[in-house]
Amino acid sequence: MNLKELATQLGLSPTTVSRALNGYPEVNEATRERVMAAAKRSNYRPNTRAIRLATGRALAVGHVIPIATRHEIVNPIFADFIAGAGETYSRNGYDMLLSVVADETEETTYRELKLRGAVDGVIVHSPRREDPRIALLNDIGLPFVVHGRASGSALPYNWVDVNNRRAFHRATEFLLDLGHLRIALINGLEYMDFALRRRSGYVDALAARGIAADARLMTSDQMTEVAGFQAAQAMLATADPPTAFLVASMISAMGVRRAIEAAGLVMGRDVSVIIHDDDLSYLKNGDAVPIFTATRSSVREAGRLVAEMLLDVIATAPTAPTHRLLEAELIIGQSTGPAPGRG
Amino acid sequence: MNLKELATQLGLSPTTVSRALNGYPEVNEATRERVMAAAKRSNYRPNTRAIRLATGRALAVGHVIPIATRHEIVNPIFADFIAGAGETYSRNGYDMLLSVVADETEETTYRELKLRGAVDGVIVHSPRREDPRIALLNDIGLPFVVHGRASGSALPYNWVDVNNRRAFHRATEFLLDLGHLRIALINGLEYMDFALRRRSGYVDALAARGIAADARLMTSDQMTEVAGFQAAQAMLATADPPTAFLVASMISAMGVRRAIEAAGLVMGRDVSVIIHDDDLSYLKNGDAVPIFTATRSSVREAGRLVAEMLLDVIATAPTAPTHRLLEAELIIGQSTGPAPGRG
DNA sequence: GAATCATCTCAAACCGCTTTGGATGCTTCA
DNA sequence: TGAAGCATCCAAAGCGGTTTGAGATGATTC
Repeated sequence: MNLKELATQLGLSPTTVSRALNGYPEVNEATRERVMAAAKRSNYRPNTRAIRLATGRALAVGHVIPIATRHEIVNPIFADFIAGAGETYSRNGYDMLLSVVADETEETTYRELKLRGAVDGVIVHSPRREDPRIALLNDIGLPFVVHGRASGSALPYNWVDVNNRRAFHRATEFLLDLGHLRIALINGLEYMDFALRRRSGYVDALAARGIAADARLMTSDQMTEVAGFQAAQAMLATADPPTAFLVASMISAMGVRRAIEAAGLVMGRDVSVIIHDDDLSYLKNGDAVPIFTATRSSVREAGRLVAEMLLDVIATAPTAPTHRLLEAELIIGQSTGPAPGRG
Repeated sequence: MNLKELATQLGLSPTTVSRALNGYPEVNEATRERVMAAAKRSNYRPNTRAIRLATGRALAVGHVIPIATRHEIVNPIFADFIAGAGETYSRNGYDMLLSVVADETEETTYRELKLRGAVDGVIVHSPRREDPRIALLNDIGLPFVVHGRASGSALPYNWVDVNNRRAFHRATEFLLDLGHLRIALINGLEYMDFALRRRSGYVDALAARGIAADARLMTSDQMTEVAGFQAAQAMLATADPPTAFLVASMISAMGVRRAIEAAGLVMGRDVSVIIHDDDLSYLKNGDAVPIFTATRSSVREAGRLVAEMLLDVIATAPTAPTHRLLEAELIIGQSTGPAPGRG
């Protein structure tokens, strides 16, 4: 069932039927209702391919997911982020196009998406410091919103980000208030922008209390259970071990907890831990009482917001860039307590 | 730059240029090379929208991700599965279309995808027993491949699945061989087909040694850390606690481990644990020596295979359905040991 | 009663590609 | 020598919508 059939069946021209269905004013209300009814009755759905060609719009948004070829890790927050964004697209009649590509072919992927006219805009994931994608997308003229920020970028751009700096600043202060003096940072990879900001929040909070950051208490690695375990184990084995850990993710923290327990210590009593909790649906931080004290910000909600911003950018093509800074909440769980000897 | 421009620029008709680029035989080799060169020079990419309309093919595959409205959990294996499938699509010039929908609107989503002509086929995720989607997709004539199986389905269908039954049968036998008699099953939700098969493997292996399954040692729930913790904690608190756990996922198992340690026991010594390991990129089961003894099967590889099968089905429209059964390997880690008192 | 106008509808062009059904010129073979 | 065959190329008709520009109709105004 296509427009033409529907039109002849109604004794109308395709033009009128099209206009009736798309809410144009120059069609009689009675006619419109007749058309609407017939469309519903015969279960008519306009062919997306035809609409796209005719209007020149893709009615689709691209998410390019680069997979680092060195360490083939998909970001664990990805599923929830996509779920959030997907809701927004569904509600607005947009399709979500996913491209999973090796990171060295990422640039050509964006260019092709544009040349082929496959999408109206894209979401930029996991921005790095001075991320080259910002200049690239500006250059090829593809609307985009960044999930996160890219410090040092010369050009303005749209973004939605968590205030990672403040979150880790607050978390560090919280540990300092509990009397911890040797606080370790188990950070994500520090070419990632969010990791840089978190470190700066941590370092600054220490500095504000006159404590110099100790390089031996800072690691930066993939946010996996194993990496968290190894980093924490190594630190706990030193002569002057940390009494608290600031950990970049729930998954890393599971490794940290394993190391703490392997060392015969008790988390929350001997060693405190604060994590950043992305509020992943499949990895909740406990229920009534959180397992980990955490800075929390829902990545799914971020997905929704990023998608909404992009659709808005596509629709209105604003000249000035839009920003949205989300604050993480600090929630108290069972993994923190006073520094040993201060109880 | 479109076909017509390129054609006039070359002094050829659009027909010839199209044929030259698409490898049709009725064009002079010299002409073809000239066209190819010009296309590359002017960075020509055919407009996907136009190709789609002209050929009637969507050149896209749909993944419909239902989000259960009761418990809004995205499947943690999803990211890796998508990554695997995405690689296949990229290699073959297909787009991947993701629809995140509330599960009660799943049926209409499939219907719309078909009516709108948005995809050439779909992947069915997380099949349940007698999954209605199989009849539905047959009915609306949308090619599909199921990741998993749907026991009790009257109709034949294409699938790629892990031999869950055998995996859990072997794992149970392995624990029995170690002298464990009270083996608990922390299963996924048992309206999911994979969970049913796992339980049947477990129950049958026990029965083969003359052990009747004990309902108090079997739970079926969402595969989250918290659910794993609660289930294990409750069982360990009984008068006749299990000495071993068979756990459906890495994430559940982290909760089980937490419960074991909270009970003052040591995993691998006092209590054994075997998990099913989907080999998620962001949640590796240790490195050289696995943390958990596990039945392992890469879900990313499964994603690749499912996607390949679907593209094949789309291309060749075979009459008989295709199947692919993957065997999980049993890998020995640090979480299993002889039953206490049998050391 | 003619001119004006608003309202409703339609024919046809267009989006950018594929594909059918020739057309053309050249070679081959009886 | 003429018909058949072959290698190349092209014009034009789709694909299924949207959109422009114009026509028909009936009501309103003067």
